[in-house]
Amino acid sequence: MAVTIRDIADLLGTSVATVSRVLNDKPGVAPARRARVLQVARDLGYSPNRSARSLVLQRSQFIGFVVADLGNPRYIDFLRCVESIGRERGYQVLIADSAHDLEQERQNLEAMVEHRVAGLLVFPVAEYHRESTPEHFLDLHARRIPFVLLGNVGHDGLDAVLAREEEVGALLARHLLDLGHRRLAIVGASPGSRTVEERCAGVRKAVHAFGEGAVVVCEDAEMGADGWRAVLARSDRPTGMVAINDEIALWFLTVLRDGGLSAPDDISVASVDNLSWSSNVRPALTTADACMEERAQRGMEMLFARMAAPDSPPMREMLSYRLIPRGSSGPPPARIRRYADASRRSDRRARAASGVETL
Amino acid sequence: MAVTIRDIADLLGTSVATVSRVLNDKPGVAPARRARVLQVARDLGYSPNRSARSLVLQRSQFIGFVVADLGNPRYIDFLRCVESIGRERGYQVLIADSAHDLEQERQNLEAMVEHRVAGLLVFPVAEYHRESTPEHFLDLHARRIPFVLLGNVGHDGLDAVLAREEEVGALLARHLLDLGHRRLAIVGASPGSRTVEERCAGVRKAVHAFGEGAVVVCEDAEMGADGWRAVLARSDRPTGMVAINDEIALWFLTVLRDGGLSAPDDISVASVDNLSWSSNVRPALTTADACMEERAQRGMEMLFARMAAPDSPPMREMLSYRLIPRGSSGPPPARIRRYADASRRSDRRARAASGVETL
DNA sequence: ATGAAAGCGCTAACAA
DNA sequence: TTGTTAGCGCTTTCAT
Repeated sequence: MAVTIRDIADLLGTSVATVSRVLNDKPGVAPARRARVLQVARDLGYSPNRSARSLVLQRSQFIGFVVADLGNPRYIDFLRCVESIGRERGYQVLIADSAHDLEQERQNLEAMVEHRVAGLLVFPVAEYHRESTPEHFLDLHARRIPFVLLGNVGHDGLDAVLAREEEVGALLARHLLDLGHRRLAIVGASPGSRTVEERCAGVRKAVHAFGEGAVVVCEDAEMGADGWRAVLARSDRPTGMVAINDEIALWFLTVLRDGGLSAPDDISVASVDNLSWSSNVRPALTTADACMEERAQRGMEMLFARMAAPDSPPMREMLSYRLIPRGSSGPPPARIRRYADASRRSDRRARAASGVETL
Repeated sequence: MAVTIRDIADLLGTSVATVSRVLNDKPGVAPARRARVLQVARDLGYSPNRSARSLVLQRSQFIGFVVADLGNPRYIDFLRCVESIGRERGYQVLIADSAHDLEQERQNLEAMVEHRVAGLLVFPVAEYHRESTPEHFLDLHARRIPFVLLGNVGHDGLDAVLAREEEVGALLARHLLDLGHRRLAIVGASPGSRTVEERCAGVRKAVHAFGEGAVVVCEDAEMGADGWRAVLARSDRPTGMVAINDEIALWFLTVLRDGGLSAPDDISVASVDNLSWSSNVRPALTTADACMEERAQRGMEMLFARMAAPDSPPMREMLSYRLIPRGSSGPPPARIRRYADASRRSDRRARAASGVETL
């Protein structure tokens, strides 16, 4: 069907070897011939077949990227950087979504192996659950496929670029404590996630280390809006909230607002991610930047290092989050205002809730 | 290096043909043999080489996805669906970012061809500029590569799943007009983008068709926050705003708020995209859902149809946006309140602006 | 400087 | 039911 080097060779009455040499900029071809080969290749609309090339060279030009959750906006900058860095080096990015499913992750990795990717970047499903590093990563390692684990779940002997999740919890808690808050709480701490657990642990530790009567009032996750309304209605409610991520923070701000409270006047909120909109909401979110571009950069560097030196010792890098103080956090209020039960304002809420699934 | 069917065959003293048959679930192998082949394949950790397979079968299992701008969150749901639908059918997704660069787009398409993708989905760069369909798409068509154009720039003879950009402009304008607004404006209409131009045209047409003194006061894009502050300071300012997308709407709401105005009490805002956070900001954004999942679904269906019938006539589908009325739009105010010049509140703004590039 | 030929791992037509 | 064999398009030795 498509044009092959054979076609070019035949048309010129030369051999495929010569054509191949020209197309790969290899020496040993007379300039005149070279020019004619190039010309014919262009005329015929020749496009090299990468499958054939990969097959004979025993290596592909693919970088695989396997994400636990493609729907999560936090990975988009990472993906963009991977694509961009990969492109510079002549690689194509193969993408696969594990959709929080361990078995699907295994299948994704298997598919990547079948495509003989040159290297793999993985945000494992494990960090969303309590599982430890699943066996399929050990398999991958045993098969000597270059890959780098991302996220927060490392493993002895495996390359990884990890983020300090516990540290970010402490960072945010400390930020609130320094502002004068003593009663903190965590919102959105859905159980079973390692990332979440580590962030929570960080908050607890920072509060404990601080002393001076500082307490974590509440870190229940599943209670939802009604649960939080009940908490907010109490006079001894927390004044500083660590939200597990920006989206939760945004949601919590609506719960506050619907009850007539606001941040940072009544309650301070700090979260994690620094998604693109977080600076444009009001109050602008105090948050911790995940530095996804940097993580992508490091991840790719590590991957290429591994690809270049399959036998070098395991690499690990730990990256910190960066605090971005904005308007949603401030000193605690002098006076605890009453939280007006949101159910009385049901007209407004009903409207807000209507017509859209993503609410 | 890796295990091949030859290894399996040799170990069992059988032929590669038999092994291939078993591995592809082809009939004509004795059950006992079949079982032993499978067993050995597993024991040896055999992983089929897709490059070899593609080469001999003359078709790959790749779907290529080329996006004008991977950084834009509006494409993420689309990507997720493509990946998911592709997976169901046994395809891997190859991704490439054109970064708004026409030449990069051309290179991306070329790379996809070199990988002999079974089919291609493309959000062209063109829709962000005024260019018409670039030649590389005609090339692609001439080479008989199955591909589907997405976005809003179609072309005779090329398959496409397009969104009615003009219609969405009209939809939003009409929404505001029906609420009673007569002085409308467009915010964020960066010039040179076809998508933007079409949306603007839609707004203008709807306003014109409505009559009754309705006018589009302003649709200048580049004036930025200061420009808008000047507009908002006028007593004859617009009361209904069509924002070119959710992010612009969010930004505009901050401009309003920083001047002491609010939506929908003083000014109504309606936008396009329905990004995930748009229902959780306050006021929740009235917006038009791009129905990315549906577009992905249609796009993939069309692509598979094209792959199955390369000679069938060109296909085109037009999808509408869906209005999602939320809190940011309401009736026009009875009284025009004064816009307090934001420069007097510089402390707040300075804080919001500090420390982050993404602002 | 050039070409003939082997072979990467796989599938499928053909033979047995 | 099984095996032999000829490629798929390409790179690369080894002759010439």
